[in-house]
Order: sequence, then C-alpha cells, then structure tokens
Amino acid sequence: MNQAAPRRQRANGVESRRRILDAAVQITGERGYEGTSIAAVSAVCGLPASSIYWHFKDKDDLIAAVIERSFETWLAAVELPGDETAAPLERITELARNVAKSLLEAPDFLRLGLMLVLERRPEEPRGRVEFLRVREIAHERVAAMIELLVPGLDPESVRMLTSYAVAGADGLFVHREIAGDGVDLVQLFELHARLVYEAAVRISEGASR
Amino acid sequence: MNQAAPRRQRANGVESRRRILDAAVQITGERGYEGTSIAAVSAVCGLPASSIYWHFKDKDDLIAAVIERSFETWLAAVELPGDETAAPLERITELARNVAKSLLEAPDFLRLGLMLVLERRPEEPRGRVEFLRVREIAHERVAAMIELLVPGLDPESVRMLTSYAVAGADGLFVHREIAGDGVDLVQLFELHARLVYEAAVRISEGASR
Amino acid sequence: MNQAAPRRQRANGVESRRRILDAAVQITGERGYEGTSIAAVSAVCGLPASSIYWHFKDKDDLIAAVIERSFETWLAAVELPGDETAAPLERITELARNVAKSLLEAPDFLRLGLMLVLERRPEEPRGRVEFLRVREIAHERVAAMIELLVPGLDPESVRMLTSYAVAGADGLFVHREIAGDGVDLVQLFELHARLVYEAAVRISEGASR
Amino acid sequence: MNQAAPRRQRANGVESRRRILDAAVQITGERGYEGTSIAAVSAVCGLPASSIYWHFKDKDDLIAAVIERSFETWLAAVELPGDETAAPLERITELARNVAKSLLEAPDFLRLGLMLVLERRPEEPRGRVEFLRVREIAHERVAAMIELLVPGLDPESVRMLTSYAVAGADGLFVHREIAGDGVDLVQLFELHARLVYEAAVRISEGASR
DNA sequence: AATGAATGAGGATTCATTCAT
DNA sequence: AATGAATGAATCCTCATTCAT
Repeated sequence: MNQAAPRRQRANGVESRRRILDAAVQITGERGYEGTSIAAVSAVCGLPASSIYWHFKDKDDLIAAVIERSFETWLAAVELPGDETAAPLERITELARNVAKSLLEAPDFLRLGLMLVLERRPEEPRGRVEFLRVREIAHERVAAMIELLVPGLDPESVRMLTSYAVAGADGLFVHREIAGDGVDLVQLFELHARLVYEAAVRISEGASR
Repeated sequence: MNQAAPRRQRANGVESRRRILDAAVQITGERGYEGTSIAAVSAVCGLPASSIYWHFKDKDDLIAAVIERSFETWLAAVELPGDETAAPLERITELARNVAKSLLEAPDFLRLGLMLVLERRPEEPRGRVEFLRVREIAHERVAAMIELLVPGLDPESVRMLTSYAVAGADGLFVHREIAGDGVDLVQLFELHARLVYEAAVRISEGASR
Repeated sequence: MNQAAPRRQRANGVESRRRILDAAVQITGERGYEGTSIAAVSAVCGLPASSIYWHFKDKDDLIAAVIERSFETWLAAVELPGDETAAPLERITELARNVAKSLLEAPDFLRLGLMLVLERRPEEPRGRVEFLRVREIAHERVAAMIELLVPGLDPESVRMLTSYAVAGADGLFVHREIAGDGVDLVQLFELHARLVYEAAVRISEGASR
Repeated sequence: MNQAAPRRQRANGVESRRRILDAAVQITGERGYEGTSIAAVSAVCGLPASSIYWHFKDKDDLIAAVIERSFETWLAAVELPGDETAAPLERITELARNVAKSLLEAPDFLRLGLMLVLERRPEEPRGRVEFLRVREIAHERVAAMIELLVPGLDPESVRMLTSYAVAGADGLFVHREIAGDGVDLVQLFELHARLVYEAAVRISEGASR
C-alpha cells in the first residue's frame, strides 16, 4: 500500500540525496547489504522508491555512495596528530587515540565495510570495492607513519607491522561492537599503539645490529 | 489438491540434516544471513525446501545450527598445546599457531559470526546469540591461559589483555579474508602472541614491584 | 521441525481418534474449513500428521467426521419435551428452551456447519453435505412438531413455518455468537417459539374458516 | 537480478483498485477468508499479485475493503420506505420487502460478514471488525424504525425486538443460501416483519395498561 | 496402530526495478 | 526533480499428502 509522506518542501536535489543517504546509512548499519531494501530506505527517508532511483542508478550504487560518504565523514573525524616535535611514541599514541575516538563517533563506514568484506559473493558489490579502496588509503597512511617514526625498517617488516596495526584496529572495533559501551576503546587503542611501536623498534634495532 | 511424488531414497534423518548443514555453511559463508536463501541451500543439498523445514524450524534456526556445528568443528581443530613443561612464551606461541591454522581450515564459524555481530537488527537472530555464546567460551579459555602463564595479574588486567588478544585474532582473521592467501597468518599470530605475552609480563612485573 | 510429543500410552485407536476429533473441533471452530490445517490439528492433539491420516482418509473426511460427531453431541443435548399432556404453546416453548440451552453448550456443529454452508466453493466439501443431511433431520422434527401441535395446516404453510422457525434459530444463534454472553438466548428462543406458534394458529384458523 | 517487463497499459490507480475489489468480492463470496488467495484474486482481475499489494496493505486490508464497499452497495440498494403517511405495518412490511430484495441482489457483504463472524480466530481480522461496525449501523436503523412506529416501548424491549428482527433477517438469508432460488425470500421477510410488529404492539399495549 | 521423513504445490508477501507522467 | 503505479522474480514458509518402516 502506498505510504508516501506528504511533500515537505519544494524539489531540492541535494537535500533529497542527503535524506536518502542518511536513511541508507541507518538501514545498512542495521541489516547489511542484502538486508537493506529500497522499500526500507524509502520508508525511513520519506521519499518514494522511484525517487531513490532518480538519485542512484541502483541499490549497489546507493550502497557504494553510503560507504564513500561515510568514509569521508570518518576521515574528517580523524584529526591529524599535531605536534611534529613530540616523541614518536607520543605521536603514535595520539594518532591511535584519534582513531579510537573517530570510530566511536562515525563507525558506519567500518561496520558496513567489514560486513561487505566478510562476504564472498561471486559478483563483488561496488560497495566492497569502494571499501577496499578507502581502506587502502588508511593502510598507506599507517605505513608512512611507521616508516617516519621508526626509520630503518625493511619494507617487509613495515608491511607486516602495518597489517598488524590495521588488523588490531579492526579487531578492537569489532570487540566494542560486541561488548558495548562498557569497553574503553581509547585505552585499548593506546595499548595497541604502544605494542606496535615497541615491536617496530625491536625489529629495527635487531636489523641494524 | 497437492499430490505427493513417489519417494526416491530411504528416509534418513541424520544424513539429511548433515547435508542441509553442509550446504548451509557454504551459502552463509558466501552471502551472510540475509543473502542465504532457503532455495539456494535446497539447490546445493538436493533436498526440497520443504524438507529443510522438517529438520529446522526456520531460517534462523538453521543458521544458529550452522554456527553451533561450525564452532564445534573449529574447537576440535584447535589442538591443545602439548608440552606442559615448555616455557610460557613457547606454549602461548604454540597456541597462537594452532589457532591460526584452525582459522585457515575451519573459518566458517568466525566469518559468519562476525557478520552477524556487525549487524544491529532490532530482533536479534538466534545465530548471533549462539555466536556470542561460543565466543564467550573461547574468551574464557584465553583468560585461563593468561592467568596460568603469567601469574600475579590483577583481574582487570587479565580482562583487558584477553579482550586485546581475542580482538587481535579477529582482526588478523579479517585481514586474511581481505588480503587473501598471500598473508602469512601463522607468522602474524606468532607476533600477536609474543606482544600480548610481553605486555602481560610487563604489567605483572610493574604491579609486583 | 519435528515437534511430536512423547508417547503417553500404548497404541489405542479409539482414544487417538477421539483426541484427533477433539483437536479438530477446536481448530475448525476457530478457523473454518480452509483455515484448519492438519499441522494445527496435529499440534493440538499431540499426534503426528501422518497418524491423522491413519484414522481419516483426508482433511475432508476429518471435517465431515467432526460435523457428524458434533451433531450427535448436540442431539443428545436436546432433551425431548417431556409432558405430552401440556398445552401446545407450553410444549413448543419447552422445546425452544431446550434448543437454546443445547446451542449454548454444544454449538460447534452449528457454527462450523453455517460456515460451510455460506461458502460457495465449486467442489462441495463432504462436511457441507453432512451438515445439510443432519440439518434436514432437524427440519423434519420441527415440521412434525408443528403439524402435531397445530393440526389442520396445509403442507405449504407447514413448510414455510418450519423454514421460518429454523431460520430464526440460526439467526438467534448467530446473534449470540456476535453479541456474546450478554445475550439471553433462552428468552429470545421463547419469544421466537411463541411468535411461530401464534402465526401457525392464525394461519390454521384462517384456513379452516 | 529481477528485471521489470515493459508496461502494457497506462497506470490508473482508481480503476485498478476497482478491478481488484470486484475480483475479491467474487472470490471471498465463494471461499471465505482463508480460502481467498491473492493468486486467485490476481487471476480474476488480471493484475499481478504484487500490484494488489500496491493498493492494499495485505490480505486482511483487502478483505476489510471488500466488506466496506459491499456494505455501501447494499445500503444503496435498500431504498428507504417511501410513504410516510402509510400505516405502520404497511411501512414496516415495505422495509422488509426492500431488505429482502437487496439481499437477493447484493448479498456479498452479508455472506462474507457472517462467515467472518462465525470464526473465532485469536487475532480478529479487520474484515470482521468492519462487518461488526456496519452491522451496528443497520441495527440502529431498525431500532429507530421500531421506536418510531410503535411508540411507548421501553428501551429493553426495543433492544430485544431489534435483536430478534436482525437475527431473523440473518437466519432467513442463510436459509435462502442453503435452500436456493426456490425460496420466496420476500414472502418470508413479510411474515417476519408482521410477527415482529405484532409482538411489538402487544408488548407496548401490555406495558401501557 | 503408528510415525519419521519427505515432497511438490501453493500460501502471503517483498524484492529491485521501470516508466509514463 | 520527482512519483504513482506497476511488474516478474524471488522471498520464507505452510499445505495436504504419502510411504517405508
């Protein structure tokens, strides 16, 4: 049965697009890729399903856009570590703290991305591709940070430490999703940063001797 | 109105149930909760959809059973670390290696479980509940291991280190799902075990001084 | 999923048949012909669906048996009017009172029968045929009673009055089904009996003059 | 995955809704609530099942709409008794005749409503609620008519006579459904009207004395 | 006398998508 | 820029029924 809400304002493409994406973030966060139906997005945003297709080519396109926008929101929330003269451990811990906080504020991109990444469907959704793309960006930044703060590491070690660092971040995020608000995510990220840093230093020192 | 067709094979409940679960593991691993259709499971296992409903109350029930059986398979694959006289770091590394190997062999339970756990649907699927239950078992085992090998830790530290250890395992698993066979999961788990162990020792020593 | 109850006693055909009919009366009374599923009957009586088919040829057969048994229960509840020397109006009122009371006690036969009779499905269910059969019996009894108590009526008038009498009973039963326990069915049946009797007398007198 | 077919006719909501209701009246009249399948309605009206769900929320909603529209059709068919100067018995007989004729022409509302009313399903269908609502309207009209034509009746007697009058109408309708075209429904309604009227007069006179 | 297991057909409903307006 | 109406395919699940044991 038709349940469209009454028109609230005259046509405004940008605003409508935003409302659709807002609704889609909510639904995808709740139900994942397959669980997200255009009808559900329509019900939440108040626009008819056909209007969603005016703004987005298809469901895949919509979800890729959700990931993209959500990643940008998240990136904006990760403030860059300020003081370039501080000690390496300080700087790396500061970054970890920022990431932890950003994940508390804008976690949609990561939650949805991880869901997409855990699936193995034959035809890869564009949202998954998009997630892997933006994740690569994050990966490179971490690698650059490690190389900067712990010089002298061989590329293979940098790669391993970066993977370990990012994987740990993912795991801690998942842990908080499971265990809820009681988890002190900032503290865990600080621990993580310290362990990664010390491992890097040890490898670096072992190699230079 | 509806007429039943002639029987084709002798009824065998246990065997049929197994075939259904085998098919369901495969599909859920590929497509997650919503993406798993009874029709697809039926196509893979060769039994009609209505027969699936003889063995399982509904889709939810089927997926919970998948998680349960998959966890048991996984548990059996994690061999307990043998030599009780070995050094703690040796023993903990051995466990990590076993976990890494088991996740390479029987990862369905964890992949599906993580998917379910990342969703936030209002009505919690039974599969999610089941995953949280078995995950709690794993959690307790890790905690016991830490307390055994690094005595003198306060409960709060044990809790934090256990969370960190399990979260790291999750993250590394996800990393391998993303990056594929090129990842040396065993090596990463060894690194993870060492870092957790050293952190535990440091906390323990700091506290005892 | 299989949900059969544990065996409660050794095989006993009569008892099982009774349990099935008891369950079927309940379900058909609630949901009508189409709404009654073998699975629902099975769930209520605790016997597996296949056992129901051991006792009854098919669903149609089961429902016809429900009607038949329910009608017999009802017939037994209608006590015959006792005093043969009483005045006609007394006797007819007494009968009406008995019918009213029996409909308060054992109304399944009529409720289910009316449901079947209001449908117009192409293939007539055996239950409907059965209901029409037993209803015809009731019709004949009423006709005999009218002819006995108000002699001299032409057959056409007897037929009309009988139809009117039975139709009124049906309508009053429906009225009570709708309006609930607050309805004084006995009082309404007394009124009905008196009006039918007086109409009969008037017709008879008019004809004899 | 699913691709839509080309449009075949210009969209016209009102007309489609009418076609669906026309089909639904026919099917519900034949098979009752449970027996009415959306697929059958779709086959009769020519619109695909999914289109029915554009116009009606679910099957319950459709059947409630059927009752509502059918009642309106019936109400329109019951012409109001014309001559306000005629004798009360004349006027009441005229009304009864009109009701009888209307039930011969547009009986769907009553047949379907009675089916719904005889069921006792735990979750009450909206169609049932709708039927009770419109039936209440009919009830009030009859009560008003009785009060107008036989003044001086106490409210309790009006209530009882109204119930008896409406119940008789239901019963006579059922009788014709069973016995078929051979029944002279108009004659039976005339008899019914006369008996109710005379009973009312007698009660009124008895009370005033 | 009974039942565990199975089966094809069909149940209501939702799906992603299209298109004329 | 937007939407009412429509649509075929697919969704989960229940149906009446059968049959080997």
